[in-house]
Amino acid sequence: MNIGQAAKVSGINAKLIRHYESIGIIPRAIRSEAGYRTYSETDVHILSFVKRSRNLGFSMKEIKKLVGLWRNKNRASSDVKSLAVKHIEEIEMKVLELQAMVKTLKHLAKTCHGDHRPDCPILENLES
Amino acid sequence: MNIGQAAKVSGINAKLIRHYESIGIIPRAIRSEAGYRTYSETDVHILSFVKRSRNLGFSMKEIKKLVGLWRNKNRASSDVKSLAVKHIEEIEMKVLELQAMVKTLKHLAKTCHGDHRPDCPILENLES
DNA sequence: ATAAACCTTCCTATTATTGGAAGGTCAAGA
DNA sequence: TCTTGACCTTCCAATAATAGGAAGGTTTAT
Repeated sequence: MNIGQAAKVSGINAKLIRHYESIGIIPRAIRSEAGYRTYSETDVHILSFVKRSRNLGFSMKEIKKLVGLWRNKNRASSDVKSLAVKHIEEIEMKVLELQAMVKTLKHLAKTCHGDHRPDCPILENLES
Repeated sequence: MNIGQAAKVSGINAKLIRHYESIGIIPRAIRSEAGYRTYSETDVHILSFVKRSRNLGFSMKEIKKLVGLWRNKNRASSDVKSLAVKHIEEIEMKVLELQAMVKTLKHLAKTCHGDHRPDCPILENLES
């Protein structure tokens, strides 16, 4: 199957698939006589794996590791688990930060009239 | 005051201050005879404003608007408020997404032995 | 005078993705 | 067969926000 087809099936667009190949996230595709990339079921499988990992917020660097582990039948499940646990911690940290932002902003917005008057507690707070 | 001093006071490093100037986030600094950027109290005030806005997660595009509104004494507070409210909604959306990721990942990690065995539910799930 | 600290501009890198330009290939219809 | 449209190729540039270095000029203090 050509790259366009693989893109449709995996949900990663053709441009990005080429890019992933170029930075070594996925193995180099074999080429047809005309130089077109050709994808097998397995290849598409890997692409879907990448897509799903991205949806779970793994960085491309992490995904590169995950794909490596996935393709290596002898890896230890602890390697994968520690990667996942570290990732969970990072996300939870980010959530806390964002929640703090929301709290502050909501407070500011509540105290702002939001009318035609030029005075605005939001700006005044940002100022200080 | 020179850029290094302004950087210390505002908490934005010199490199970044120059960059902010170059992309129009802050007004162009006046120069000394030797070409050094010179900052007044007001200038540092603006820099601190930018810093604080960044900490609250506003994008540089939004901050550009905020700085504009802040420097305009006749702006309506509703303009600021709607910007803030939109921003709050965006952050809350992101929080929900991240929480969903954490939920899925925690479930996967819980079902993974995390030992030397090669089988790993995390990878198996990513696969499908 | 000289060294340390500071300033200048310009270029590069990062992360993940998208876009375009210029050109080659394939499949189907006239 | 010729042409058209859809698809493919590579390379180059852009996005957002920040960081880092190189090469060189300036200020300050010893």
